[in-house]
Amino acid sequence: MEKKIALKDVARHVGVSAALVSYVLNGKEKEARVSPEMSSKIRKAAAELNYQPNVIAKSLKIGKTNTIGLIVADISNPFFSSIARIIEDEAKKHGYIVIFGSSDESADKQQDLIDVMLNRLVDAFIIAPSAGTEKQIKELKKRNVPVILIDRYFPGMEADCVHINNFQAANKAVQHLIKNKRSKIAMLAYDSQLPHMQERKEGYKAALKENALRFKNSWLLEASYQNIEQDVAKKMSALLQPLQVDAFFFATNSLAVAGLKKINECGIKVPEELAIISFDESDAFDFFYSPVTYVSQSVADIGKEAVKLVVSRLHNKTAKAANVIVEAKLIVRESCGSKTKKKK
Amino acid sequence: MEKKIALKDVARHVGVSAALVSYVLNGKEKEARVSPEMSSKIRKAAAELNYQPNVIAKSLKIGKTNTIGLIVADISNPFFSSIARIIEDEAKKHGYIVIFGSSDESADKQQDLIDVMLNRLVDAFIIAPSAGTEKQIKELKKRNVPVILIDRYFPGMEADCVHINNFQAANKAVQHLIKNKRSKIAMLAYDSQLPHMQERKEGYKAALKENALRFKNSWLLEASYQNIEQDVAKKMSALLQPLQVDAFFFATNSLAVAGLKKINECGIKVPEELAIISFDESDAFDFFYSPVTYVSQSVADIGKEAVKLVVSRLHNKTAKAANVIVEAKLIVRESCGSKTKKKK
DNA sequence: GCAGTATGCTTAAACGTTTAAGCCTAACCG
DNA sequence: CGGTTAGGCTTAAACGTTTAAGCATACTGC
Repeated sequence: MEKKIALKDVARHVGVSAALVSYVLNGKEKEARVSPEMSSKIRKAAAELNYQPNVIAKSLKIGKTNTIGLIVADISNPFFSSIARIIEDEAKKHGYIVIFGSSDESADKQQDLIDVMLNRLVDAFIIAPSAGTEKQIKELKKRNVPVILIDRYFPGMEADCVHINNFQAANKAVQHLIKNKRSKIAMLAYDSQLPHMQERKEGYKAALKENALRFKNSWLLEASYQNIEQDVAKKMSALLQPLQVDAFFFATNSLAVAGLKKINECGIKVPEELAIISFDESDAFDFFYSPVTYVSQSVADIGKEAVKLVVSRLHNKTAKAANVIVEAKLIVRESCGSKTKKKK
Repeated sequence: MEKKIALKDVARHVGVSAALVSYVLNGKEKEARVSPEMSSKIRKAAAELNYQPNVIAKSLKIGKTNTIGLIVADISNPFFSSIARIIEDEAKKHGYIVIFGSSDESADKQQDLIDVMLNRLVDAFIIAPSAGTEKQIKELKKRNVPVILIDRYFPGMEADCVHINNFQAANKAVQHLIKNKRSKIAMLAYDSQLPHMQERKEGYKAALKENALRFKNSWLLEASYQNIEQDVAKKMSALLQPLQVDAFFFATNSLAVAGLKKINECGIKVPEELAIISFDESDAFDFFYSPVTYVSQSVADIGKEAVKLVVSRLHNKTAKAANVIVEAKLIVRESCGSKTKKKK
């Protein structure tokens, strides 16, 4: 029907060249020495004709798409979708739109996503990298495409990243359990080699050590990301039937959700028989009969800082790699048997 | 550093024209009568040089971007992020990538998102439309850009959509409460004029009528989407303090989450004092001390059907508008005081 | 031996922008 | 008054593809 209006259409309408219209509509009338009268004439015509620029053509010409590629493990995980929402809003403020992809913690899928997005000329990436993808990130940096790592990171790599201090946060969590008179503390983590996961484990071990509690290998459970539900159930039953520990530390919200289900099934009472503490947030934590104490990462901060870094990278290619540490807060509820009474 | 390899680079490398390379790499060697030897030579060269097509340039030429625009109320809502994940996977199978945006139930924001995405030449939209956006959808249809509505829809509008039968699902939910001996049934809905919400209310009213229960206006609460937490608390306290009803029907998961918090605060026992039933899913429902009975919409089905419709639209512009109804299942737990014992 | 058809490739325009370079006129200045 | 400068516009190439049209040459069949 109504053909799309192009630059030359409004140019013809006004009786000038397309170039002039381009200058005006891009606010370059000063540099291009366009007369004020012509400027307003062009603007009016553009408005009248409802001219909408073809962003694709512009992108081809200038080699930028004003698009950010966001790659996370799984967009349906509330932790990541919350971050995605923040990133969406912050990016929009700077004129960027975001395309997303879920890697399922697979290096291959992540590479595919990167390739697809690169071919679409995304201007920058925000990635929560899967294990074993250092080379992918390095390659991007070599090609000079800005990439910001979130949630995870690679020690020794010169890369922008925003994350919490995982060692310290995990340590604090376990210390909290110990302060609440727990001594037989198990941990459920992912069997991932990613540093953030390793550091959570190290934080756990260190807290035990600092309190002269022996670390038992069999109490550090490691579940695989694929069919987590079954794996968690299997691994946990060794410690729950019969109950051999008095506390459980979950390394992520999805592990906690799976773990709590198993705990419920076994009819174990929280916190009387078993104290619970977890990383991340979840609606489920609020509604567990004994509201779950957790280490909260501010998704708002992570998202905002990530976009801030992206934008500054995009405008200043040479800046040194930034390493933004966002704060992790311990949110104390009832699941550790703490004396703090339930308060609104 | 290493300049990006373009079509003409591999052409020069082989000693042929760029056109030939294009034909081969697009699998059009038959139509273009390219010799098998040349074909393989070109392919080999492309692989050697690691040629990556510039999708933007291609898009400009052919007027398609292989991109789907997804607009929902809020990507951080698990209901929508789950759908987003399905759509991502299904779209990828067909070579599409998805860009997303959150409308916050605002017609203006939705229009902005549509404009931005249109300027980027998305091939099609999947939209959970905000209230009052019929015109926006109609405009898209007039412009011949494929739109699939999900979750919500506009009666009388000739548009592809996939959703549940809201009237029937709501009716079934309330009937379930009545079967469980509840007679003073309140409902918490959004104050939205969107048909899907209206029909949930109608289903509620009809169920009351069919069972000779009088509908009380003051028992149908309507909260606003903005700062839902406070509004829900305010509206509900009228019915909870003191307790005037024996059952609550929540029209969405976010309403339920807010409502359950309020109910907990008031110290009301579920299901003894108050039965609970909700729409949608939530991790929270599993972990409420009395696991919540809910009407489950299959996000997998919604996502899959939506992409299926998109793809068929994209290949057959003239097909009649399809109206896909996905099934809603009542998942019975304990929050209605039903006799079914807790089972895995 | 020649029209007709296959075969194998090239040319060039087009998609809708951006932007450096150029062209013309008028104003300025010593 | 002639040379410079400023002002206001246009031209045209370029971004990296796709694809219709064209041009050789070689192979048919009669």
